[in-house]
Amino acid sequence: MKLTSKGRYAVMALADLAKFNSTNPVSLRDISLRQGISLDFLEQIFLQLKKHEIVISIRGTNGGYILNKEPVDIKIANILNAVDEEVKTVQCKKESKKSCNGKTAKCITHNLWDELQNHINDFFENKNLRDLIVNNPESRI
Amino acid sequence: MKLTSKGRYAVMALADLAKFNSTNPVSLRDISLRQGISLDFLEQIFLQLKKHEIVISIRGTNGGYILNKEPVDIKIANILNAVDEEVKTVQCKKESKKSCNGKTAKCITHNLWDELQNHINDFFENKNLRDLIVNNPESRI
DNA sequence: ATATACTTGACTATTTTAGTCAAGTATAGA
DNA sequence: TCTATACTTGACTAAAATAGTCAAGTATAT
Repeated sequence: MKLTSKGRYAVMALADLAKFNSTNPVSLRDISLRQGISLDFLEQIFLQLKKHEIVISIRGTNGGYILNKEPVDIKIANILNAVDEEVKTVQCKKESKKSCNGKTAKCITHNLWDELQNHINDFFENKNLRDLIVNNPESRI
Repeated sequence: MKLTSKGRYAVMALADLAKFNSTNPVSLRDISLRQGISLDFLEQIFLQLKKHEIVISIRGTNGGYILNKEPVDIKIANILNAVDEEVKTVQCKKESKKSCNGKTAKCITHNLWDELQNHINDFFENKNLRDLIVNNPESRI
């Protein structure tokens, strides 16, 4: 799980999409203008979101993207994994699993980082797009 | 709060120090050899740890470093803040605080990232050096 | 037809990371 | 006092990651 601007933009774009989702596809151009994200960068991001079946693209005039699932079924973890595919934490890579038993300073921090990683994962596993929208009473879903 | 190798090395080095803390100062050379961290890099790290009063340096032959407090009083958050001083999260910088009310996709993710940041901070605020050591029964404190 | 919109891959400036290098200063013990 | 050991400080840098840009398409609705 990496936490980058790319991931944040993906969540932003999908939150935007969830709000304007009702009937029509939403064009990246609109999202770009509303959220202030470069169109080219959005295309890169939505390519990944489409590959991971989070959105569906609709081509042609008045085309755009729509969500492939209900907002409640799209976990934030899914989104972040889609655009920043490699799960990379700062951790000791030299130890093999079996030799790493938490008995050296190296492996003590290894365990600490793993534990943090789990906390972060849980956090994003337990949040979905709908959670983000409903915290925002003025919005229309 | 940044999570880098530098921060992890700092925690590793202090865990090592806590284990060999009993009577004598521990030289960076020893830590370097035991933990496989470059001596030059350790010096950079310990300069910061000293400035933040986490360790005390003892010069001269058989000198080295000792902890400035009991392990239980050294929070992991203190360590990470000492070596990676800038608190930097991926977040929206364009909004002023007052205009950011969680009503746009931008600010929705802003809130999400802030919430995560708090989770991570809590995690490290509630762990201290002693916690790391006591999970390691074979070690001597 | 053709404008609109999505697709794909290559490319890159900037910043960050994870150190290295050099030239010191201070102190303990012989 | 001498000098080996250890800490101090600041400048420098190769490599990787980040955050995009650019170019040249292809597909489809109207």
